[in-house]
Amino acid sequence: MPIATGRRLKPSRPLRGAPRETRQRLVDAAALLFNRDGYHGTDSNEIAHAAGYATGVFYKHFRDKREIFLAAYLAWSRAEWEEVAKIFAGGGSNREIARKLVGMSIKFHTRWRGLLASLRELVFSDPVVRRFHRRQRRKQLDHMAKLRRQRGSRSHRREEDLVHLYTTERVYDAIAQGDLRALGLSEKFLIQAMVQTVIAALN
Amino acid sequence: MPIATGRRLKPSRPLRGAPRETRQRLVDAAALLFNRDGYHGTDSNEIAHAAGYATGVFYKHFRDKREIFLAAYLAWSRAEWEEVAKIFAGGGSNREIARKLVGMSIKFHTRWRGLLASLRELVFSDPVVRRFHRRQRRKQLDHMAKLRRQRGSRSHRREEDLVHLYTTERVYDAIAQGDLRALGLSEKFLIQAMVQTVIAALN
Amino acid sequence: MPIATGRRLKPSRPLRGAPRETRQRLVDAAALLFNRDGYHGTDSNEIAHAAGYATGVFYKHFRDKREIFLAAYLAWSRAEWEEVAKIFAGGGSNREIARKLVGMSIKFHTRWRGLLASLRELVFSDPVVRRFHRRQRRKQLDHMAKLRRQRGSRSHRREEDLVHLYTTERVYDAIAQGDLRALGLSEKFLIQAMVQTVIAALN
Amino acid sequence: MPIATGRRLKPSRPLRGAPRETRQRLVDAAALLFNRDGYHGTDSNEIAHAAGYATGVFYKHFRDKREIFLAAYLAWSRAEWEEVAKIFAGGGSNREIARKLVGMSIKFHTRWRGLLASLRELVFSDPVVRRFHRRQRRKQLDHMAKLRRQRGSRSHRREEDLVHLYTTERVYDAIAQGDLRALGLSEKFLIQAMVQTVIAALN
DNA sequence: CATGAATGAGCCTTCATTCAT
DNA sequence: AATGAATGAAGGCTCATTCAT
Repeated sequence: MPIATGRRLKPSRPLRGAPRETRQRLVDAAALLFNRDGYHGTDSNEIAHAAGYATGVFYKHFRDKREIFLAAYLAWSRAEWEEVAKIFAGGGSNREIARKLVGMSIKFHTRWRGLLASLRELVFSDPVVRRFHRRQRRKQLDHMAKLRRQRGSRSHRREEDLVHLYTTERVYDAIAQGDLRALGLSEKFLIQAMVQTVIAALN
Repeated sequence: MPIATGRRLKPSRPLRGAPRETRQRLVDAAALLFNRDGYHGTDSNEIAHAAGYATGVFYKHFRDKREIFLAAYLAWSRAEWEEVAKIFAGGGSNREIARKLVGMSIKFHTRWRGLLASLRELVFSDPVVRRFHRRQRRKQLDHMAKLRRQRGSRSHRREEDLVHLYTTERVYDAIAQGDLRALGLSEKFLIQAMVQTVIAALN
Repeated sequence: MPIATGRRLKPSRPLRGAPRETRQRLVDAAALLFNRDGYHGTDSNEIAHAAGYATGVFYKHFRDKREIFLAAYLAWSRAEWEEVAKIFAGGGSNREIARKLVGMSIKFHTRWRGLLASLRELVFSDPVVRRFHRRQRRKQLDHMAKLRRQRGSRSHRREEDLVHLYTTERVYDAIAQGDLRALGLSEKFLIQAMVQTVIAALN
Repeated sequence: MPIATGRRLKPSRPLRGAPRETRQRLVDAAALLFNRDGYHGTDSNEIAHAAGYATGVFYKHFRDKREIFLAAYLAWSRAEWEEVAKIFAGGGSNREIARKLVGMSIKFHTRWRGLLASLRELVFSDPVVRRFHRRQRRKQLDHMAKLRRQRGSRSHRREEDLVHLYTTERVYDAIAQGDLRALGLSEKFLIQAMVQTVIAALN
């Protein structure tokens, strides 16, 4: 998930580069647009333009809009795992790790709240996205189990982990979308609660 | 991207009747369609048609597609509250009530999973829906506090209740969308977990 | 096949009429455009505009471009049969009828040479058009047999009739497209030859 | 609108070789593709690719898609003349020659029915193709006259020959496209009829 | 109150052609 | 001579919304 946040998307005139780079630029631009305007609010021509290309490139790299959406989601997903890995690599007590994980996740969910909102909708409306998402979920559960094993924690039921993921993700989404503030409630409280939840998941 | 539940929607009976009834028929038809095909997958002309009317009526009763969506959501929301009220009125131990609540909620979420999925997306992409949804959320939290007061339970922080709602809703959605089965995990386990969670919220 | 020949197509502002009439106007406009620019050279939006409507109407009456093409072809086909019927109804010797038939056909083929050229191509490239065309061909052969029976002529093999149709149509197409003139040959000669051929088919 | 004959076209071998050979490979590949998918159904990028080259070569050898089409048509045309020449060189009675000619033509028309269908359409829609085609027609008529002269047959009017060509070509196209079978009629009968027609043309 | 024909902006996608390497 | 990434005009089709009847 490179590329800065910015309002306007600058056509940085790449032109005639390696396909890999072009593809990457398209995915980056798409991620930003999907995140800002939602899947249905994003015009596939605009994606190419935002990446600095003409209309046509898009379809040289992706079969359709859905495909680039999945690519953007995958990139997001991988970036998050990397962050998780970094945090675990950094060591520390369970509480310290939990704090870092919650902080990072909230940042991620805030930064990419639009992308995630579109994902949630497509998971319902599009069978292909649904399948893709489930595959990711499975990997995520495997990943959690593995991390815990590496830290010598007790093993959990996969179902417990799933509830954990649902809870934290949902809360992060809420924080990301500013619900707490809008409802006049304390974000800090929820964050604390999530830290506790994560600590429990780490044990 | 048609999705799920119903078969064909039969034009019930038009009737040149009271505006209230016409409106109600439109909302009912819209709810079914939004639920089956998603918000974006529903053709606004089809709504009136499914209700047994011609295209035009629609805009005599609703400013636009969003407005009828909100009406459908509101109806859903009210129906759920009524069910909750009934369960509490039925009396019983906290465990019994919790079981009934979880059972009912899962049925509701399963029946209306499409409508809810669209809601989640619109809450992100449409500021008006977002505001509406937050208002409902506030009422829901008030409602919870009130019910607990009536049962003489200890008072909770509103934030706790919110986390509770997020968790249970997310899990119900997952069950409704068949994620558990798809991941080869036990629905029963999650249901049990939710019963525990609800019991805790009732104390 | 009403509507006059003219270069420019005037949007004659019909608006809000009976669907039948709208459909007819669309078919008429489409016939003219297909005839002038060919199937691939005709923009489906332009069809509606040429008929005096906005883009959308088109798809209220036809599933796609192919469907309106078939409608235009069918109209053409029927119009030709009517002319044939008129000529036979007019009575006269075989020679007189043959002359009239050839004259009429050449006019028809000249007037609609573009439509026919597109038809020939679509019959190859589009299975649906192919099937449609074969069905028409069958009817045409039935029609020929019937007309001959009514005149008390001897019966012919269906294959003979088919060769007759192929020959005459091909020659009419050539005349319509101005091949004779371009090749410096005599149209009159071919017309005479076709009259002989038709007389033979009438016996 | 893919249509007919071949399976996949394998990139034979690129080679950085003589322009003549490259050009020939392109024409061959184009002929196959036009024949299979029609002129409009053939992607010009795919032509080069099917010949084992990259996109760009195409426009080093041909001004545009039409030009390579004409080259493919010309190749086809020459190949047919060669076959005709061979048959005449083989000697035999008029009947024998006629049989061979009809058999060969049907094979040719069947093998290349897609290419021919596209030709017929382009002759209408594209003035350049039309002119080219007329030039070929003139040569064909000259050729016929010459062959007959060589055999010492009586001379015919050019118009007669033209009708002959129109008739036979049209019938061969029909057989090639499977119309006879589709209409439940006898191909053999038509073939016999064409043999008679050719014999008449040879006298 | 109800009808349903008509609107038209907008979106996704294709493909002939160009040109920097 | 060959590559293949990039171009961008164009075209088919959808659908929320309007309005004459």
